[in-house]
Amino acid sequence: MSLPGTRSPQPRKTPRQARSVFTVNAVFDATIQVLLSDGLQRLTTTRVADRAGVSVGALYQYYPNKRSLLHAVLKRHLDHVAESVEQACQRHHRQPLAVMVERLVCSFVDAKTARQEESRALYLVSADLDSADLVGKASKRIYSAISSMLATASDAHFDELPMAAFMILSAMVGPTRSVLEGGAPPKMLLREQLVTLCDAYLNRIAIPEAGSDVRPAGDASISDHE
Amino acid sequence: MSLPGTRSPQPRKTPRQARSVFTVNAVFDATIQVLLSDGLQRLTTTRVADRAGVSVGALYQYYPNKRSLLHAVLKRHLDHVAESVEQACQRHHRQPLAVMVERLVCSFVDAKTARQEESRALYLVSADLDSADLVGKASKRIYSAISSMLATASDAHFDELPMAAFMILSAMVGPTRSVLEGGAPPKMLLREQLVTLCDAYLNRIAIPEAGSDVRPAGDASISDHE
Amino acid sequence: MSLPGTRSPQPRKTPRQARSVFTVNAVFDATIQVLLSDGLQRLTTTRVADRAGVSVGALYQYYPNKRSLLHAVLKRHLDHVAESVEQACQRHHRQPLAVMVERLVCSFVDAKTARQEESRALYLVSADLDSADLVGKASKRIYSAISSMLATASDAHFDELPMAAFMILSAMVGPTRSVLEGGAPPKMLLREQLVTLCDAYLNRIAIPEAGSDVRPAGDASISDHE
Amino acid sequence: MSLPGTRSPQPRKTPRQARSVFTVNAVFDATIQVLLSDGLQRLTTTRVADRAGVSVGALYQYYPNKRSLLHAVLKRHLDHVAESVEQACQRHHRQPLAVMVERLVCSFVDAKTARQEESRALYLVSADLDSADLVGKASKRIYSAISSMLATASDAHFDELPMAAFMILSAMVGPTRSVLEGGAPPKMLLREQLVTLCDAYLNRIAIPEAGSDVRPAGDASISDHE
DNA sequence: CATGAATGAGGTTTCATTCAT
DNA sequence: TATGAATGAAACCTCATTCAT
Repeated sequence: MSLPGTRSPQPRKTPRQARSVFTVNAVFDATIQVLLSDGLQRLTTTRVADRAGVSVGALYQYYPNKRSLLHAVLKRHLDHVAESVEQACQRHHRQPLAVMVERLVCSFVDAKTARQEESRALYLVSADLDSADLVGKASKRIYSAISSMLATASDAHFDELPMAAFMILSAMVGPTRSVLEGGAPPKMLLREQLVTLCDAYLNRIAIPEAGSDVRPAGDASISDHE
Repeated sequence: MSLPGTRSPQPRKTPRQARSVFTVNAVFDATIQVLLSDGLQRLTTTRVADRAGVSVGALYQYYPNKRSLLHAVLKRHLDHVAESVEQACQRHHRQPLAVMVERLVCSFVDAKTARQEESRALYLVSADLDSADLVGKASKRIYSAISSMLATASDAHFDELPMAAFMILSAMVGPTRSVLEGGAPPKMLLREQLVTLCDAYLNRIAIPEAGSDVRPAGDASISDHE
Repeated sequence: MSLPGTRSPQPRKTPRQARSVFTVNAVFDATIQVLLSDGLQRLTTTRVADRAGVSVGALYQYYPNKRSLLHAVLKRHLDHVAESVEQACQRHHRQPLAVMVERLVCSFVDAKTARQEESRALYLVSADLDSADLVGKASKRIYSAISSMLATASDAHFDELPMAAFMILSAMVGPTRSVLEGGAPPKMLLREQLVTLCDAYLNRIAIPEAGSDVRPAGDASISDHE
Repeated sequence: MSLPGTRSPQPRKTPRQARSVFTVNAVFDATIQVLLSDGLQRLTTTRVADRAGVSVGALYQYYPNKRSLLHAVLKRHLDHVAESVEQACQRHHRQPLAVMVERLVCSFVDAKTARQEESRALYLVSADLDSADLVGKASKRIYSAISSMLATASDAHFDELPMAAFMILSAMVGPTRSVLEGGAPPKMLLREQLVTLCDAYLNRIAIPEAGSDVRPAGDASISDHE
């Protein structure tokens, strides 16, 4: 999972006492805050510990080194997002394409924006070479879920499922990131636009199912499923 | 352009002599290589100088500090991409939408993949908070160019141009990055897929121009313009 | 040579400039001084650098880590001693036993007492598990030299050469160390006593050579060869 | 006994209860084990406590600090050895030299090899400057005992008793340590060789007692007294 | 009393930057 | 100008010791 010869990025121990839980959480939150205010390059274990109100030593009780701390924070975030999307996908097997798209987009965007700051902070971490496999695994997990869902669409099927899933996911990632990082134009409605984007794309590449009626997703208003 | 209180990230002098040019180029290339092999966290000025075959002192002749080096390398890359896209956009004002999309995608993807390694390396740098405004500016430049172009489409017009441009750009960025970072499924054709994605999206949101014929872009084969 | 997985204990680079030579020597000497005044446990790289009048950074230019510094200091000492003894042994092949013993003892004791402080300091280092192989190698080197010499004695030969050599060496080591560490009774003459000890032992285990006259070494006064 | 300004290296309390005894012993053994497996530099109180199966807190109930723990472990070992040798010496006053030597060597070697691992482990501790006086005292104790014994030899007497005692002791120490640390040649019989060494030396420096018969100790086979 | 989480001084090491040569 | 040794602030991490539970 990590480069050979480097120390384990796994957390050192699981907290048993109440005090421990406090420490672990405080460190987690402080990591996000320091990332946002100082950036990855200026994130130091001391600064994180200070911000968390604990000693460096306490931090090192739970994370054997800096990498493992960042690893853990990133992993939790990616797992959360991946899980949200997976569940949404599983819940909408055998639905029409339009429904699938709309639910997928919402689950993804909601997971990202619910913890907006966390998301922003972790873009900084995920860029690092060391995080590549963590990000890679989460991506794979998500686009497997999308693939499985699309395979059961009631009104369409696809020649190149993995590619379609990959495109949908990575096409959602781009605009979402831009919005979170503050580069979007005013009064832009991310969810709406992503639904349009994905739906348009999938309809273009879908092979319509015999006897079913594939029409523009615009008709399926987002509010129908909110 | 940079944070107040920090020294200028501008190169210290512009090379006029042959040796200088050599040094600057060697340093540029070395920076990319070190980023790819060691990551941003392990990039040190000494390592870059070593890889470039020059002394640290020489490196500091051209860049007053590490930030300015990374800044310069990133800027060159972003400028190159922005310029490519801008030119493509300018060259295709007043064309049909399908042509615009296809040319836009190619210019962007070509710029990114022509220097594939450079692109990959600089994803590491661009994540840094320090680079936010550089990236922001390049993005703005690009989506202004896209906006201007789309405004002149011979066969469509748009209600929300800035948003459309933003979506097109960020939707291209996501899959391109994933492909460059190696997470794409095999036999995936990036250009083709991006054209499909953008064209489908734009056609969905476009208001057809009276008397013009908006049809799927698939008809305008990519090879027509290669 | 060292435990697997640990970083090389080899010096990082060989000094080329005059300044470098100064630094390296200063660090060497400072290491001995700090060992003597503070002990191994309180020897820190910072303290060594301070005592040497250079910066920590300079120290780390020549030794990649603390271990390699101690390793180098110990190695130089052991090599010096081993070489002295080896040369003495080689120079006295084919001599009578009494001469051999006397020359061997002198070479060993002289090497140790010429750099008395260094010797004392390095007893602290050589105890460490990490130094075991360094010490082991030097010992082997020395008792090979002793073996070879004893094998050519003009007036005796031995059944168990390796054992004899081992006993002679380790029997010299004990009293020498005690004397250097200050535990010896006053007016003790180390050289004289060691000669007596070794000569008595060897004569006891030697098989007298036909036609030669093995008599107590006491007759061969030390001053004859001084 | 200890350096001024440092806290007492004496154990904090003497264990009276069964649990206490268990803890203290477990800690003692664990200390030896950690020394052997990790070395002195990597011996930490936590590691010792873990190995002993007790909490750090419990360890600090019995030893106010790390030094006092090492001090206690070393002291116990040295006391044990010193006592063995003292008793052997006292038991053999007024015997012939050969008997004295043989009994002395056996008592020393047996004490050292009975707890071979402990001996090896404590060579690491005894090197430390902090332990110098502990080692010094034990040595003095032993060579006083040897002196006293030698003074009563039935068949010899000595001009420089303290020196003779010092030489005998330190000459035993060298080979014994080498053997324990694994540098001895195969099939070497330590006891036998040390008897030969010491006996040869003492006979060389002894002034024969009028009317007594000083002959080589080799005649007094070791097995006579085993 | 025992536990083990927390503390934080202090150790090791790195690396951006300077400056004598 | 180019070099690369030197600098030293600052990063990472450890571990002896304490103390709330």
